[in-house]
Amino acid sequence: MPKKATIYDIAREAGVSTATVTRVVRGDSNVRDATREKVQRVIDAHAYAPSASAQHLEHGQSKTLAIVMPAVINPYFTRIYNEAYKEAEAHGYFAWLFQIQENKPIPRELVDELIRRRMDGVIFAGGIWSTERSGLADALERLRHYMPVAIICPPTVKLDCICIHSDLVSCSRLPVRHLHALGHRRIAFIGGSMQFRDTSKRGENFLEELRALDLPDDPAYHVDAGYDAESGERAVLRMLTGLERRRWPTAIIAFNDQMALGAIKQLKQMGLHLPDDMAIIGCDNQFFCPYTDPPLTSVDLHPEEMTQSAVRELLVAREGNRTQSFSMMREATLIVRESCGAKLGYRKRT
Amino acid sequence: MPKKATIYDIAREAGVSTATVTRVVRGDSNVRDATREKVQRVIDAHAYAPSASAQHLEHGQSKTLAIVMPAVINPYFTRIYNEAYKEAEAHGYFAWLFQIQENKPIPRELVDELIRRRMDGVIFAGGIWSTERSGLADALERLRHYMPVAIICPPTVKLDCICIHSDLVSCSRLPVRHLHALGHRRIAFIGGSMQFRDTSKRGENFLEELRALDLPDDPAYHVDAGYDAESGERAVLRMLTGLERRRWPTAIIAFNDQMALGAIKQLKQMGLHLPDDMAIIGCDNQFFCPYTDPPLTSVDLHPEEMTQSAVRELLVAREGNRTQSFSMMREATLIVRESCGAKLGYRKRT
DNA sequence: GCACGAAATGTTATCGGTAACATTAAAAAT
DNA sequence: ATTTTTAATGTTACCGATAACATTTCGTGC
Repeated sequence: MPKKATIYDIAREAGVSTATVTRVVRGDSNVRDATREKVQRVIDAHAYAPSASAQHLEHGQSKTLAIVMPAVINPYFTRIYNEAYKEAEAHGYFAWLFQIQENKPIPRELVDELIRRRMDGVIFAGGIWSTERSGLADALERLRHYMPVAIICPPTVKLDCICIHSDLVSCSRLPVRHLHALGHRRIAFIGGSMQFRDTSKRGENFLEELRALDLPDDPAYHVDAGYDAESGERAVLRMLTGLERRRWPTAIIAFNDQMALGAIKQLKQMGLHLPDDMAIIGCDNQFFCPYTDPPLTSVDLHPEEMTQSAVRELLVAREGNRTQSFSMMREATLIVRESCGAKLGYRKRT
Repeated sequence: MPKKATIYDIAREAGVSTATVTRVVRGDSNVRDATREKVQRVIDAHAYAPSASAQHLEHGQSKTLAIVMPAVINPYFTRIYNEAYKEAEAHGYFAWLFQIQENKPIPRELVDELIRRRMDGVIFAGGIWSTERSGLADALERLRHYMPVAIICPPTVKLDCICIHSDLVSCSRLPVRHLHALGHRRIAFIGGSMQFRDTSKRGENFLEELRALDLPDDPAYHVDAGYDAESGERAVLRMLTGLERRRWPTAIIAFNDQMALGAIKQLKQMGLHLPDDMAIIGCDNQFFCPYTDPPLTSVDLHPEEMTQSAVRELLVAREGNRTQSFSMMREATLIVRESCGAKLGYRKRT
């Protein structure tokens, strides 16, 4: 690597002071045209741009927001990241993605790194954050000394920061009511691991909705599982092989679309015809939903909107000194496709 | 926000000099236990960690690698990013993702931002980089003054930097030969937009492979399209409606798995039975491939391995002053699933 | 009790850039 | 031509952290 040019190099080579170089870089008007051109030529020759670190030191702003999430391999998180990046950019900030392991506590080293880099704000996203095990509260306590924090996740523990979450009630109510209206009575749920509060919360909400409609809340209709497609396969296999055929559910609600993907595969493998023999609803409305066979009905949590709010509130908290915590909830939406037979008309089921 | 504690604040509050604080932070042994504890208490109380920007200024290293890619919404790029993040971390660096628009030139502002932030290296990934229109050569010329650059993309223009790419020949040869061996003779290709060199290169390679096997290279079997699932749908519709039924291909190779997803949907909609009436092969071996119906045979380009090499070579270039350019090619692999009927045995087709 | 070496701690220049302030050069007014 | 005003440019302290170097404190031996 060649020696990286600094403002001193540019100043020396152009025969001016560093102040003049700064003026040229920032487009200050009080510079003679001849001088400006002379300096600009040297700048161009070295592709010089002022060091962000030095500016940070001077101004106390890194102009950077951190997004902390489980690996972006999951399309739900991809959507959050994309929106955060766009929204940050719109406000003159850059978004920096930090990945953590799902179901593991937030590493202390990561928190320190965020402080070291003097982020202007952090967004934590993901279902697991609400658990005590994640250590989110501790992380928050440390980060609070240096930057505002927003979390996009269900509110199981009351935390003193910007809290944005989707409405878990509508998230369960929408698919259950939809299936009920189509005549389904035995509705099952294959969900994320129960050891985590928020996901079990989804399970609880689901049960409540069933009871509200006087539908059977048989524990056999609720299988605990992971989060990926393979978990969906396994969950379906486990549930159906554990039940006499006449007690099989007529509809399955999956924790997310990946699981639905696996469920669909497994159901077909067992010789069922979809959606006639079994209806399915996923969650997250991922890009592949229109392309499953049958196309997958899914709940959209509107991660983009939540993220947009998170970024904005973070910046508000930075500027003004908002001390009181902020909370916002976004209703979910059901995107109806063919996987429940909705478009094929109503059919009475027992 | 409370005032962010600096090393001076810690030093004052602990009643020591900044040098001692640094020693405690870095675990230097020449500190009395009593002093260490006293300082550590103050550090803990403020969650203090030394500013990375100040350290950067002092040491001249940002310990950061930039990954520049089209929006990470595409799973292929997700895989690259994930691997870059992991590999960078393993070397004590952090990876920072910067997104750009597909098919648009690299924004000048982005290049300047990378220079401003004094990245220790940049990786450009994506099919489009090889085109003259992307302005990659210009960006490279500017970045070169401050950091080493690696590109993960097909080599259409010879660039003086670390170049890593998948073997486009095997990428076309594998699916064509596989289909040929299964008895297919009329093989079609639905591909990314021809205006970009590298993707058209895929098309050219495809034609060469057909000719090498004495198969018809009818232009009607080659439809230009976008990159997403919807493009796949449209491409299939356009191709088949433009051909008499008896001239329909018996197999389709798609530019990527998303397109294959769309193609499958469209083919089913047209009443075809897969894989009997039409075989399909995608590219990228994305997570949903095992879950399409039928499960999708796909070409894996091994983006993880390429990324790993990119990160490593970047760091080598940083340490030693490697001046000559580096080039590496990775063979592709065909992941056989049911979408060509491969597992259903050989069937003669005319 | 003093000298000496080692251990502990402090002082300061530096990294790259900025902005307030100081100075010089040029243009305008007398 | 000289003063006044304004425009152009330079000087310098500072941001936070570090490391080389300087200094102080301590423990040990005599």
